[in-house]
Amino acid sequence: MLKATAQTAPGTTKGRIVEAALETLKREGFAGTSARAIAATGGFNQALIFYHFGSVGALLLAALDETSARRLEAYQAAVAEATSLEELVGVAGRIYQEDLASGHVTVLSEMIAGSLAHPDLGPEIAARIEPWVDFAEQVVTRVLGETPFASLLPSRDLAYAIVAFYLGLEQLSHLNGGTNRAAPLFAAAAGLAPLLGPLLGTKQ
Amino acid sequence: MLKATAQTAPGTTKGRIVEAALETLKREGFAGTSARAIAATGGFNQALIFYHFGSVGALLLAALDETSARRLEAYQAAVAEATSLEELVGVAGRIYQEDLASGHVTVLSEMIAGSLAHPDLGPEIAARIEPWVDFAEQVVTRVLGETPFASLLPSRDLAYAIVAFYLGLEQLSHLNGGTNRAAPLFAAAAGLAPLLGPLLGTKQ
Amino acid sequence: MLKATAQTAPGTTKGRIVEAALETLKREGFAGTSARAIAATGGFNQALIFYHFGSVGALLLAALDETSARRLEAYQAAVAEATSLEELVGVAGRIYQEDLASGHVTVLSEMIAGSLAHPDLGPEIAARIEPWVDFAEQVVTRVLGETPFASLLPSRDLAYAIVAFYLGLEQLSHLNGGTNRAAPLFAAAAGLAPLLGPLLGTKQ
Amino acid sequence: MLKATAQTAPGTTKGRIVEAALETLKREGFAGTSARAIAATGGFNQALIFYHFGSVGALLLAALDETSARRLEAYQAAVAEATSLEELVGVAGRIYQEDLASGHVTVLSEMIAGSLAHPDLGPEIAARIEPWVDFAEQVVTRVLGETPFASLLPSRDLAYAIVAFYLGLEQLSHLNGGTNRAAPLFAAAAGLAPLLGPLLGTKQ
DNA sequence: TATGAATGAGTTTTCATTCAT
DNA sequence: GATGAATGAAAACTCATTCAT
Repeated sequence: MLKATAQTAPGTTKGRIVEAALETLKREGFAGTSARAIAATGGFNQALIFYHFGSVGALLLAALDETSARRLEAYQAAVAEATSLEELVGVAGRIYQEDLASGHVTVLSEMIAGSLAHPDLGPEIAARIEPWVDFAEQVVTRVLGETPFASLLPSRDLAYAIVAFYLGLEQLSHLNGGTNRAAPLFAAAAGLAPLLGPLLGTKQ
Repeated sequence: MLKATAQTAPGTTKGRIVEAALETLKREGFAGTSARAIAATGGFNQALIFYHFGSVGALLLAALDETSARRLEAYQAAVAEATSLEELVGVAGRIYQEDLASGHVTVLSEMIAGSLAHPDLGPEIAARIEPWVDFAEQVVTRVLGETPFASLLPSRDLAYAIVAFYLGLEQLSHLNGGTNRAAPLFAAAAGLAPLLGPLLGTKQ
Repeated sequence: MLKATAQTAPGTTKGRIVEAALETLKREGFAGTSARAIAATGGFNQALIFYHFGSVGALLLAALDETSARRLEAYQAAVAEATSLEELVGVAGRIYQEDLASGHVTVLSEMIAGSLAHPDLGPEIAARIEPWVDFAEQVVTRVLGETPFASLLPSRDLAYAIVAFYLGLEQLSHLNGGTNRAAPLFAAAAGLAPLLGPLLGTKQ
Repeated sequence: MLKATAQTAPGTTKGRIVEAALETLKREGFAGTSARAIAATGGFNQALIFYHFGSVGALLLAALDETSARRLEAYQAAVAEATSLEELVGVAGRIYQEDLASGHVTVLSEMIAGSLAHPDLGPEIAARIEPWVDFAEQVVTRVLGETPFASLLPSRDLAYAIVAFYLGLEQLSHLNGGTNRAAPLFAAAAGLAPLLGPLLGTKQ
């Protein structure tokens, strides 16, 4: 089982700083998340960031840890109940909406983009994405594990593709402001699932 | 027909500036692409950027125009020859590798991420992505247009999903350094296509 | 007799702090000796400095007291045995090497330099240098006291010159890294002494 | 002949910045010479320092170049006329007072002290002191060159000692505020010179 | 005694942009 | 067209110091 523990105790100062960092990342993006901006969001002194985390980069990683842990937990709980492909697609759609609202994927996506300018963040972020691919792989294996399809598209590759798809969806979602262009997609996929399932040979 | 004209004549000063902006975006990312960094890359005076483009943001949009136009042209040419689903997947994979090497998707992805911090860029970038969805839709329509599948998943939605997938793949590719985790994906898809085609009812 | 008592009992917390301050001054210089740096060197909490000494400046003065007391003691012991000018020069050279190694003159020199930026330190440091001029004067008086030379160059002035020379040698020594450019100087002086002694009319 | 050219044209902006840096170094010392302090002294924008010199450290080195060039010129002119040992000591005393007033040695001494905290400055400063040792050596050679004394104390070593002595005198001078404790020293030396000259066998 | 947390003012340096030439 | 100089604001981070516990 995947471990998904919140890294930073809420209520503590560190917790408040992490929360402010997350909020700022979602609202202002990586390039707008300066120490000053985070401190303004959280209503505390800039120097506290360096006292507690040493650098802005380290804080951002802690924030990524936090949101990752929270979302992974939610995903695991939600997916646990889905058995058929149909249910799974429904859950995926619902959870994606939650993600969008919570801003989790935004944080992830912004930090990936920012890692180009701050190369030392790269490997750290990569390590924090791996659990997501692991998770997706588990689900994929559970649903498609024994079908003939599995031998054609390795579950690890499919998992990677799913994570990529989520990331991309999120990036596009920002551009279209309020309009939710992903919703009809999930709806269509939900309609497709009952047809696809038998084709792939999943259990009903 | 999609319009895809290069915005900036190569060889001119504006052309050199756009080229330097593209190169800097690919190498340093959005957060690292300052006027100074661009000027250093291209070996010209910072002030030239403002003289010719008015602001850094405007230059970045011009750079996005440029790379978009170039890549769209390449895509159109490559896809024109592909008729079967199988060929199409092969082309897609080949072109994705080209994209990765050329850095086009990087530029796009970095600018989307940066648009959170610079909200005025948002709509401009959105407008520049629309042609890509249009293009994907055309291809999708051509291949799946008359199949029963088309009524289940609207081509516009599928096109949107494809663009999202490309974006997400690109983001992930940066994190894994040299390792090309997308290649096996396209390979598997290529293997799948001959089986999927008949199922969907595409023409051979 | 010159008073030279160690100000801070070793082993106590105050002693540990003073030790850390000395070490930091030698390694990082005045500009690098912050409360944080001292605490890091000694492995204790920054706030302890203010609890025990009130301010960084006061700690630095205590550190100067400490090293001064120690070195003065060593000088007095070493010089006590030297009677002829020749022996004296030999002792001076040996002790200078010790000083260099112990870092005492570094501490003194750095604090004098720092006193420009922190004017309140000035008089305090001046008072702590006076014993050194006193000491040099005693030695000078003992060796040259009854010679005709003494009436031409007052012993106080000569003592002042000697201290200045030591300070200056130390400053230069830092610049030339490992190379010990003072050693040949003392060697030459040692060769000169037997010739100079009779000229000055010192006792053999 | 030693080359001693002013590095920075006066009147230009670079010249004004260098001047402000020198003034700040003399008044506030190394630890007090921040970009902000220099800009305040000169009445210009902090950013100009980085535009013209790249870093505070580089500016300080340029300032050291400037004052070194100026003082070396003055020294060469003054010493050129002195032939006897007596005259030389008189000139040395007069010029030292000038140095003290001009603050040249202060700048040098502060930068040496500061080089402990900023190790990259060390070799640069060392290189800028070498001309002074060269100069002192020339003078020493000229006056003592053919005396038997020269074989006992190599002129290079003596030159090094003289530079050290100047540096040390300057450091001490700051501590005693207004009191000029070096003046009587030079006066006594001037009295000694006519007696020492013949002993050493210099030309009258 | 000792410490972790907190802060306001400071540090060096870079930002996008303007302007006179 | 092009450039070197200039600037106010902002970047990340450190400073000495205080305070509650």
